Amino acid sequence: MSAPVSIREVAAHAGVSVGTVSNVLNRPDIVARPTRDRVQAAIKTLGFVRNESARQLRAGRSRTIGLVVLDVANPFFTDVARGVEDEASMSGLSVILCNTDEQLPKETRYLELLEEHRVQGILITPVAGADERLARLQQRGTPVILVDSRSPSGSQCSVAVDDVLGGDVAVSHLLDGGHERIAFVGGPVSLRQVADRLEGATRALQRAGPAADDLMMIETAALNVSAGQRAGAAIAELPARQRPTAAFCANDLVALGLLQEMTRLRIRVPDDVAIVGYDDIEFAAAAAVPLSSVRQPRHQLGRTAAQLLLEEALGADGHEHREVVFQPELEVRRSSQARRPRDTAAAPDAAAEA
Amino acid sequence: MSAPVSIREVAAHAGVSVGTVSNVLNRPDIVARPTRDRVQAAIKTLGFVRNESARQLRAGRSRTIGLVVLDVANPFFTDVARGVEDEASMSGLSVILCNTDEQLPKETRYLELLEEHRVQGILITPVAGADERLARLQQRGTPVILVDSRSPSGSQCSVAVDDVLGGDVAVSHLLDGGHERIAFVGGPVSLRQVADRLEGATRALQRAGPAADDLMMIETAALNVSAGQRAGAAIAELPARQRPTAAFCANDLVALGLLQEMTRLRIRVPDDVAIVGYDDIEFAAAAAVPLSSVRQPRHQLGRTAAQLLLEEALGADGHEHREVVFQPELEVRRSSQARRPRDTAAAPDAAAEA
DNA sequence: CGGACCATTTGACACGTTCCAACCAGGGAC
DNA sequence: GTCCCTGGTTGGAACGTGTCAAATGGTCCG
Repeated sequence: MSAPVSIREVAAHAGVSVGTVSNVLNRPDIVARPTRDRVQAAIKTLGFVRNESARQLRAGRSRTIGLVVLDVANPFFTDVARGVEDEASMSGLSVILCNTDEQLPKETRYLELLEEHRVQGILITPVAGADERLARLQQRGTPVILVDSRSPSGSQCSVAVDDVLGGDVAVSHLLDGGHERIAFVGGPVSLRQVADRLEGATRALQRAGPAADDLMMIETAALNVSAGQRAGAAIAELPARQRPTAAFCANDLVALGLLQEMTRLRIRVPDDVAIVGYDDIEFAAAAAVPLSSVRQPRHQLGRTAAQLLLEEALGADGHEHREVVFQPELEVRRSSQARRPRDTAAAPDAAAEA
Repeated sequence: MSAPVSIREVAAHAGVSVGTVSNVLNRPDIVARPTRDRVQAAIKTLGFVRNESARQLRAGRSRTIGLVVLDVANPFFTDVARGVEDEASMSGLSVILCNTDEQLPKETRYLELLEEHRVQGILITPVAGADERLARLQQRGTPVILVDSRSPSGSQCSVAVDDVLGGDVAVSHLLDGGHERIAFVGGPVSLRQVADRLEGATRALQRAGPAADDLMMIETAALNVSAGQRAGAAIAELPARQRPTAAFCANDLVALGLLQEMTRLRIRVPDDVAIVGYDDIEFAAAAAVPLSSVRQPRHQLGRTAAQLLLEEALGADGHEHREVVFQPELEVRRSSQARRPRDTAAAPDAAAEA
């Protein structure tokens, strides 16, 4: 309840000038030993705590960076956030984490807030792609780094993962496992991630040549569990002959929904239908049948984004915008294990009757 | 790249004094229409952005609150964070989210940081229970509210959920379902949450009277998926006669691990072993066998915590510390459905799902 | 016409810190 | 003795904003 104590009171208490106290705080080495001790004692007994606002005002910039994400509850972003934070704290910066819930108004409000805070820079996955506002922000002096999206004009740095490659890797793996009827489950394709993964999947299939069938497209309305369940029901309804033997899902939530429905309908995974997901969320490995999944280097993504930001914010004027692209990796688990040669034909029929 | 523009330049550009610009910003109603328009036009053309640091310095306190959690990736905390944020933004406050990873040094550093930022107050789930440091913080003028833990001395407000009741409800449900050999899976019991849930479980069993067996205790080293798997293996090794017919897990991760192991070993859930988890994380419903779970009002917890904080920070001096306790609710799903006397395999679609 | 009143606007100060030029004492070189 | 150097310390000027008493100018009343 006591009024906060300022540097001035500390100075008075230690019988010294404010400038000296400031020096003790910031460059302890240049102040004589006895004085330093006296000041530090005063700080302790008075319970002095620096006023960050005043420092920032003086310095012109705050010692924080803003991180704006679409959904804090999404494991992808929490891991990215961790990476950002690790890197930031190494430079003595702290992170303000902002959650937009994919709502443009919230995003706008947070951007204003961060600019008012004079943050060192902003890391953002924008709600609707790179934006006019971001360019203006940048122009007014706040560096902006795009996370998991790219600037069409190349006027910003960005970090992303190659989703096309991810789709390619996943489907190639299924082809290697001997699958020929492969479904792509996910949507809406208006999402860049979905479109890219689909493109990669198609590419892998085309490379395999005419031996493989076309990709069976099962578009969903969203990337969540219940969409996966519905897709599962749709697959189960198909006559056994047309049913895909493998499904590549645009993300793990969809894959888990699909897996759940398969389990419920007693369609065996991976024997009847193999499944590969995307994102490798924590629960992929914990699923009843551990889920194969394409893993993105999320932590690394965050670290690199923060590094780019520091480079741009602190570096000399000669800053070149860069677009860093990471490669995803496939984590193979039981849900897509290669089929055993025997009895692959008999089982699904039996299941279909049940 | 241009230097940030200050209120002074706006004033010059609009041919008016700084005080007037400030008034336009803060009390637009008291300034005459034409002047206001002129100033606003100047703000726009110059691209003026308020300097939050300067405002805070002047005001003495910042317009933010600190939220310190053990793990941002934990859905419990992300939901709490959402609640906090919803409530805070209604009062025009923003939230600084800090992640301690359960490490005391990180916690200490963040507390310092938040105090230096002169936040309105701090919401915290402390690493090691309520603390001397927190009391000092509070004494120096920064209100502290405990989240999901209680102050032994009653010197702080707190919000929590009744974990004893949660354990009681879960086990009562299993008893109602006709189970008699019930296991408690989780640990270490040194965690307050685990101890409380265990206590509730025991209480329910005792109330049921001598008809029920004792609780079978399976203590785990941690509350994660692999601990659950190991517990599952241990259960599977028991001779069928001693094997519990139901397991109440201290959290959902453990429950999912257990479920996974049961599936792998072809022990049927819920027919052979019923499972109830705790926390009702998103993936509980998405599990191969949808998981019954005790749900805590997490969002509400966050909102209430923020409300208490505002009450203490803004309210008059006469503030009484309060300890709010919420009641958890059991969400019943397939994993603990009452056993049918016969033919459990026949009607999978009878499973009710929300 | 003087005074009173109102609606606006102004100017100066305070907030807590950092930075920098200036100052001081003492010591060594000449 | 003067001069310069060096390690310490000081005082004061910013930084950008909010606040508030005082100034300004106009209108109305008597």
